This record gives sequence, structure tokens and C-alpha cells, in this order.
Amino acid sequence: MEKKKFYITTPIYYPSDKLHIGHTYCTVATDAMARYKRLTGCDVMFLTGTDEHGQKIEDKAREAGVTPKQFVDNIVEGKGGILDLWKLMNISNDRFIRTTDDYHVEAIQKIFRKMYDNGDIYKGKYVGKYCKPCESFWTESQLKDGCCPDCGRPVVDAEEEAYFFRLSKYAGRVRELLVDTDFLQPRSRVNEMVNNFIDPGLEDLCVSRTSFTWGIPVDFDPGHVVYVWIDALSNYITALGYDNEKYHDYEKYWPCDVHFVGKEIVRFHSIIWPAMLMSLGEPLPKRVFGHGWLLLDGGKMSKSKGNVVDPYLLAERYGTDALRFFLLRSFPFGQDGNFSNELLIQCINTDLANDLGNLLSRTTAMVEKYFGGQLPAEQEGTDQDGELLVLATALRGKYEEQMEKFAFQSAIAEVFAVISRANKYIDENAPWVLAKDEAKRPRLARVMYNLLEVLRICGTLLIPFIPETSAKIFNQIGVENEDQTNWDSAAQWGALPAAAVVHKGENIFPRIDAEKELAALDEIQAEAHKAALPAVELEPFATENVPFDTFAACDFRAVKVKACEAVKKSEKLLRFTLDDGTGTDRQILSGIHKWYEPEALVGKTLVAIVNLPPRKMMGLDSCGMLISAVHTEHGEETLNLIIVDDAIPAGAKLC
RNA sequence: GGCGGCAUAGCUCAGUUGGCUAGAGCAUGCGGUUCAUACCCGCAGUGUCCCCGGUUCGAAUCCAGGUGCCGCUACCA
Repeated sequence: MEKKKFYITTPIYYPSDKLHIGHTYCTVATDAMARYKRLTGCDVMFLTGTDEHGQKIEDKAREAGVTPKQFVDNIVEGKGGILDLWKLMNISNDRFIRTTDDYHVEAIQKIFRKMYDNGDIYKGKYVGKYCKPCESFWTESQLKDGCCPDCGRPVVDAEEEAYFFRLSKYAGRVRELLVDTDFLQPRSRVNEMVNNFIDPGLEDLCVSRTSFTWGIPVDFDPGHVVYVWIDALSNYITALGYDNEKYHDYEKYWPCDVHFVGKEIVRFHSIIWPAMLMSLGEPLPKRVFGHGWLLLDGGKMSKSKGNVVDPYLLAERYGTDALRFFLLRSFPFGQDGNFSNELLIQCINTDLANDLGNLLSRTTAMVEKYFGGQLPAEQEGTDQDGELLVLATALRGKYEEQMEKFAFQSAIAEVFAVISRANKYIDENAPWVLAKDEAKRPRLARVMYNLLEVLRICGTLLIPFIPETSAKIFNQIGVENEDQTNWDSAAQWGALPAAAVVHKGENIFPRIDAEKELAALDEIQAEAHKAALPAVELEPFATENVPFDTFAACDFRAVKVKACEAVKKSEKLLRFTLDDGTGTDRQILSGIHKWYEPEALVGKTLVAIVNLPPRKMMGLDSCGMLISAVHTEHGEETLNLIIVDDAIPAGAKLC
């Protein structure tokens, strides 16, 4: 019989920096799913990779004084890079795609042309928003807090010639896909997508750029490069050989069984990606699962906060399996989880050391001590064994039910319920009492055998999570071949030969001295934090000169704050009433509440540019802009208003 | 502001279609055990189920309103 196919992917990660625990979480989850499917006998294709083009990488490379390709090569393949991290985490991906791979580049050009030829990509122009430092165009909806989503700086109106994808054409079909099917999970993400993006009206999507060159060229229009959407999302099919000759299993594995993605990119995978495939006339993936984030102190992990957790450090300190296990055991996959070092250590100590590790340790120790490592054939079971047997043989079914829902946490909990029951079984049967009576040796042997069987079954079902540890367990309890640790055997009692050779090995998970370790971790992380963040970061300097006239046309004036108040229902805006020397009050809105309380500014003399066109914000007119000095300090954005000597009269011109 | 989510033991969270005398794990206290990694087993708790109304024989669960947190989105020209 032909094996059932299973194709699963992680997102392709952006190698502009080292990856953190959040990327690791997603990849480990995908790996566990892939290993689980292999265990059940599926023919699995597990894909991960990197998304290597774009402005940001071009910039980073320039700063580092290397070519973009050299830059990404280092992060992907270099020491301590992404490939190293996946090796360390024991990731079993079958393929690794880089969007700079030749075959991918060729395929993207074909895909782009196909969509152009069928009319879904057209050349247009838009009045968009332009971020000067980044030299990037954005649509209104791409802006983050009204600023450039890449660098967070203000943007200005501008025009660019570009190619567009007719996303709007597919809005109806995508809406049906989300609302009427289980395509997007968890279900709670559906409303968010429909209400926020589809129902307000989907704009066509800009899919090319002329403002940078580090991308895949549009082969029929020099100067344009393919922008992220088509380039990155298509990786899921080009890696199977779609429109290229490198691989030949698109027919075999597509459509994908599930894309695991972080909730921040659910939008691209649940709206843009299906629309692209509709345009290409290809089948849609069966499911997109948006997993939660690992939070730190209740907030988002981010480089700018400097609270990024380093998976290398944790894996090296506690072991790959311990970290893998912790990530999937502690957090429900669809929701956010609160990461903490305390939780990590507690999880390792209670589940892995005390429950599982100790069960293996005491069992193997007793088989050695009482039977020299090999149980006799003569064994005596009793009714007392029934409950344990039933529980252990029923485990696979419960576990499977949870795994099929991607409920890793629950699947693991099922396994540990059995491990717990086995520890209790030891107490109930008190082997150390049986051992004192020669007549009870057959009974003692049976008790020990039952424990070995529980370890074999649990070890088997834990393979997806802690593969190295499972192998160690099998080794210690005398498993001889894979027939004793495959999917079928996980629901069979008695697969382990009675005469298996057992030996007590090293403790699989040493207990951790929590207090000592927490102190050590705090110290290491505090230092890493300091080292990672430059004390002061400056905005890049402008590379082009502006004509003197442009400068001279800007009317900067000293202004005095007559009144200042927070704008109601706005987190950021302050409303200034200013004396600009004309005798008429001037109103300016400024998004600086984060740095200043309004009362503190009344009476101050500030600097403003006064001949900008008025702009409405929160329904109020802002006539000009207050000038501030901005920089980044230890990763934190810092802003200081330019406050000048009060001796300067209102309206004094700056030149 | 728009949309969505969440609020349950000291902590992290389960609680399906209303039937609960509200649960689990961790932490705490007490007892047992000695095979084992100071481990394991047992027992013991404690709750305005965020607040206020309503529907109902019956509400943690359903409805209306409120409060607080979070996310996305808009507003920081």
C-alpha cells in the first residue's frame, strides 16, 4: 500500500539577525509534528528555510561592508547561524530552501510572468508613502503607527511606478475560504482577518520595487525587483519543484497539509497566499495554523526591548531535548505563552527529572539489583496489573487525538498521566518487599516487566518531542529493534521480550538546583542584554544634499507653549496651543506623550516648522511640527524636544 | 476610535451543548515509604468563578451594561 503523504512547513525566516526562542518554538513544533507523522507511518516532507531578499538586508550588508549574499550566507551557514541552530535543536527537516537559490529565482520569474500574462499582475502607479532613509514605498495600510514598517520613521507622500497583483479580485473567494471552511486555525483568527482586512476592502497589492536591487529581477522589465510576497510565499511550492527542474515532487506533496505560522503573518498566509494560488490555478493548502507567541514578562519579545531569549544558551545549558520538551509541554500551541526561566527549570525538574527520569532510574536499578539485569521467563501477573495495562495500551489513542489537533501540550500530558500512574504502581507493589521473599520472585519479575513496558510505550510516544532521550530509554531497557518502538507497538502490551537485557545508565535528566541556576541565568542574560544593545544609536545620515532653496523655504520659528493637553482617546498625541508671535494662536499636534506630560511643557519655548500644510489627526488640525532630537539609547527610542532659552521671543525665525 | 480576545485557588491554567458540592499541575502543610535523581506515594486545604443587572427550577457557562488587561488596526505629519 502506498504511504500516506504529509507535507508541513515552517515560515521561511528573515536572516537579518540571529534567530531567537520564538523562531525556535515554531520550528520545534513543526519538527515534532513531522516526527509524529513519520512515526505513524506517513511519507513526510518537512520544509523550512530563509527569506533572504529585501531592503533591510541590503542595508545591513552595506553597514557590515559585505555584499548582501555574503551577509546572509554568514547568518544562514556561518558559525552559530540558522543551520547550526537547527542542528543543535535536532530539527529533522527534509529540505531547506533559501530564496537566493538559483532554482527558486528562476521559478519566481516564471510565476511572476504567468500572473502578468493572465492579467492578475498589471503595471500601475500609485501615490503611496515613501520612507526616505529606507528608500521604500508603502501603501497606507502597510504603515505601522503611520510610519515606515521597517524602520519606524515618518513617511511622506510620493509616487512610484510598480506592478500590482489584483488581490481585490479574489476578496470574495478568500472570504468564503476563511468563513466557510476550517482553512485557518485557530478559528479566533478568522474574524480578525475578515473584519480588519477583507471587509474594509482589499487593496491590490504592490508586488515590485524599483527602489532597491537586492531581490529577484522582473525579467521582462529591468529596474523592477519582485517584492516580498510572491518571492517569499512561493517558496512552499518552488521547494517541491514548481516551475523548476531542481526538484520533482510537486505533484506528490502539494497541496500542503499544514503551514505552521506565527500569528503576525497569518494575514499573508490566509489572504495573499490563497489568492496567489487561485491566480495560478493551483490547489490551496489544506490548513494554516497561526500559533501564539512566547511572551516575556507579559509583553512581546523584541530586539528593541533587549529581552530576546537565546535558544543556544538554554539548549547548551540544559540539553536540546529538555528545551524542546519545555517549549511544547508548557504552552498551548494556539495561544500566547509566558516564557520564564523559572518555568523552564521547574518543568525540567518535575516532569523530566522527577517523574520520567526517576521512573527509568528506579526501574532499571531494581532490575539490575534483583535480577542482574535480565528478568526470568517465569512471571506472575495479577488483577492488580489491569489498571496500568489498560491505561498504557489506551494511551496511543488519546495521544493521537490530541496530536491531530496540534495540541502538543495535551498529548504530552496524556503520556505523563501514565508515567505518574507507573510511579504509583511501584508504591502499590513495593518491589523491595517482594524482593525479600524468594517465593515471590515471579511476581517481582512481572512488576518489573510491566514497568519496562510502560517506559517503552511512553518512550515511543515521546519520540517526536525528545528523540535523543527516547533512544537512551530504549537502550537502557533493552529494546533491540524498531519493531518494539514503532506506531503499532505503542498500542501493544508485551512487545518487549521478557528476557531483554536491562542496564542502568546515566541519569537522563539531572535535577537542576533552581536557585543557583536562576541566579546564573539572570547574570548571563543581563550581560548579553547589555552587550547586544549599543548605548547610543543614531539615525543614518542623509546621503544626498538638498538644494539650499529647499532648506530656506522651511520656516522654522521659536514658539511658546500657552497650553498643552493630552488628546482624548489617543495614546500618543499631545495638543499644543502656541504663541508664534503672530498674535493668533497656533495649534500643533505631536505624538510625544510617551516622553512628556503636558503640564511639564507649558511656558516652554520650543522650535517648530510653521509652513507645512495643515494635517488632520484625530479630527483636529495640526499646523506645523515641533522639532525634537531623536536617537536610540540601549535599544529604547528616545526623544527630546528642542527647548530653547526663554529670552528668545515668540516668532523669532531660525536660519 | 474600529475589530477581536481574555478575566476561575498564592502561581500557570482546564472547565465541551447551562446540572458544579467549581477542578488539574506547581507552590504550601502534614503523614507514609526507602527501589530511585533529597525522589516517589497518600492526605489536607483555601476560591465574591472581575462587577452589576437579566433569562432560568438551576448560570463560571447564555443575554445587556460596566471595569481591567492583551492583540490587530487607525491616530505619533
